[in-house]
Amino acid sequence: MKQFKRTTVTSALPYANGPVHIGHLAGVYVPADIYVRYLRLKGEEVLFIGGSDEHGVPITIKARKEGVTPQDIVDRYHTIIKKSFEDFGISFDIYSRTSSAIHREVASGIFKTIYDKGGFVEKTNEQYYDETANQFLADRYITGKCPHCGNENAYGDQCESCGTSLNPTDLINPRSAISGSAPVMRETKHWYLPLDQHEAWLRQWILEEHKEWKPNVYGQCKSWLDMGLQPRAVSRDLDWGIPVPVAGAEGKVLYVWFDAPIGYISNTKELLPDSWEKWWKDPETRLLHFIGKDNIVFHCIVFPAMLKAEGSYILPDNVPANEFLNLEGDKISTSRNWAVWLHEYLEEFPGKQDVLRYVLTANAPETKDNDFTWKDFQARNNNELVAIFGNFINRALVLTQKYYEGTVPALGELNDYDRQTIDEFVNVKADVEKLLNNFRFRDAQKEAMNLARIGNKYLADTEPWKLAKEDMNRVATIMNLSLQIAANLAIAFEPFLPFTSEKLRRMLNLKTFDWKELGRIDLLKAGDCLGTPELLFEKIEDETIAAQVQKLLDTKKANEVAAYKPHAVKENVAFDDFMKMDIRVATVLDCQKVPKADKLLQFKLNDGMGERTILSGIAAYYPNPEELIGTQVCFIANFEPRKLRGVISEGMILSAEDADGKLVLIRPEAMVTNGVEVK
RNA sequence: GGCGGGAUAGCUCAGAUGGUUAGAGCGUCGGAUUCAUAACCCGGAGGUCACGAGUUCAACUCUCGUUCCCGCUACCA
Repeated sequence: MKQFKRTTVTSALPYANGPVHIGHLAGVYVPADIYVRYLRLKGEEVLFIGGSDEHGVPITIKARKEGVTPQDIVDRYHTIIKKSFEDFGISFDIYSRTSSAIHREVASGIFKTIYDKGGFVEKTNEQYYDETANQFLADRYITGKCPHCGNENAYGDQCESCGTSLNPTDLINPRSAISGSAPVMRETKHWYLPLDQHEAWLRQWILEEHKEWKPNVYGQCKSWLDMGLQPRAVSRDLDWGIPVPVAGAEGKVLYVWFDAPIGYISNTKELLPDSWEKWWKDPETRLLHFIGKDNIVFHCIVFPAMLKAEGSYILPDNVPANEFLNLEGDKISTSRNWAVWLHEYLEEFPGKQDVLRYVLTANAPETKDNDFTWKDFQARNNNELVAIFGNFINRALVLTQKYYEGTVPALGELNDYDRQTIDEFVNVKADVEKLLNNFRFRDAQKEAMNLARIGNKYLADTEPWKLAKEDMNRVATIMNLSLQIAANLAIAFEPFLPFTSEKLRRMLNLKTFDWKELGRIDLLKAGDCLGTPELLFEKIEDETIAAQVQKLLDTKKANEVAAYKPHAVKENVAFDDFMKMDIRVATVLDCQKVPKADKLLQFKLNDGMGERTILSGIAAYYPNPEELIGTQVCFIANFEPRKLRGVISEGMILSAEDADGKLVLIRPEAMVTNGVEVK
């Protein structure tokens, strides 16, 4: 393996439209922080970069909705996020933001360099334009009627009512979210990063030279490379973001995914204006990106392609991506408020940062999605942190207090059992190191925990409380060794549980503190005075857990109620407008699933005039489509035909959408003649 | 639908290059103990390794197919 001089560690930039939750922590920030603390403790040169991602359309939408500026939104969440990371002990060397002046300069510079080298391709295409507000409209800025569910307020990229992904051109009666006027199509020019031109070296670099990447990361990259890479637009027509720094680009900004990863670089430069380059350009620097699985392609393909196109940067050596953490069986969701928010946890569990760190690491989604439950949180605290780790420390300190008034007794002659115990905990260092080097934090922490188990076993087997009546020399040796184990725990747990480690060091009066010393039995000297003993962890009661569970149940209930709220009644229409819709009844002659399409059913209808084919996206709700044959349905007869999956669909079959999104066909109460109109 | 990842004890997870009775933590049951936050220590029970074929002397491990979960992507007139 290549030897590096220093390590640059980045952690995915959280998007500043909401606070940070346990999913972010378990997937990215806790493992990154453990790794960085471990390297620092070893005395290695390491830099840990974080920051808020503050551009992009969702932030402008949120700002508009609240009647504030985008800057207000990002200021609010950047402040919350930064504070909560600090309080939680995520040890960034810098946590900055992409709305900073220096970031604008760095991102522009990188764009300009690539541009000057001819690294972009220009393309012109048509996009909706708001003539009243004089600006092009991002997908999210166009609202209209969802063709799927009829929701009048669907966005150009997605209908939030039915969850459907849309193109702006799909919307019926599109309107500008800015002025309310009807947008028109207009030509606009954008710059594209031609990923296809980078495919060859990416293939060699990832598939041949980085076979050691985690299976999920390697597999996802291979999948993309095998499909063939496409050029990706790097600019948008928007006024929130970094202006495209070339002539003729007025009103255009860098697309948020282009500017965000550059934030790693600009934040480094902000921290180290004079020496930042060695962290990004020296081949002897090891670059690591800690991310969640949703970010794999950006960090393994797109960002490296950008850096390569620029020409002077190093590429990541590894991209340890985690899977997702669920909460009590359901996907974590910011919009559905289904999350444990870090800033709320810090308030509700003061001083318990390490409990959450421990649980999230013990249950980290390293190889597959995992579930966080409050019951598990309580069990791990009470049965592991309190009962094994805390209890051992407490036993060692209480006994020392009792027999030696809080000073470290001298180590006497070692017997075979002592030596056997020492051998066991000396091994812990190598084991933990090996696991951490492979980003296996869950197992590494478990291995560190073994130190406490060894300590508990040592006390149980040697029984110093019995020997105290006959052989105080022996007791001195036992207590000395027990305290050495406690001191080792303080070192071993610093990366995992930094608050606990500090507390323990204070209680032991531990002066020296270095990863190299892990495994030694002379960390404390005879005669050293110990500090004041206190409990390392405290039990978490059932009521506390019940309250958290209740909080989630309340959220769930609130979500259900919200989901059942009928949509607002639409604008009145004239009778004539209604009469334009030609809704009719037909009998289903044939109905089957469209091959290779999950959601589509193909209907053959008798509409009284002949046969008509209509496709409908209701396959999920009618698993036995043949049962529909012979029944009647309502359909729009004068809908413009459209080709779907190679089949011409001549109309739209009407369904009612239930609160849970389920679609139910609309049909006449009694059989009627085919082709009659619905009025 | 395409591609990728996953499916192993009640729960959460380990199990390079196929090879003796499939492991750990927690939970559970039993025992021992009292220095310790009813904690610790010892021991037991618990698995047809998702399902079905195949390759092999031998498969949790390799190949093919099926089912379910997750992500990316297509699709919802």
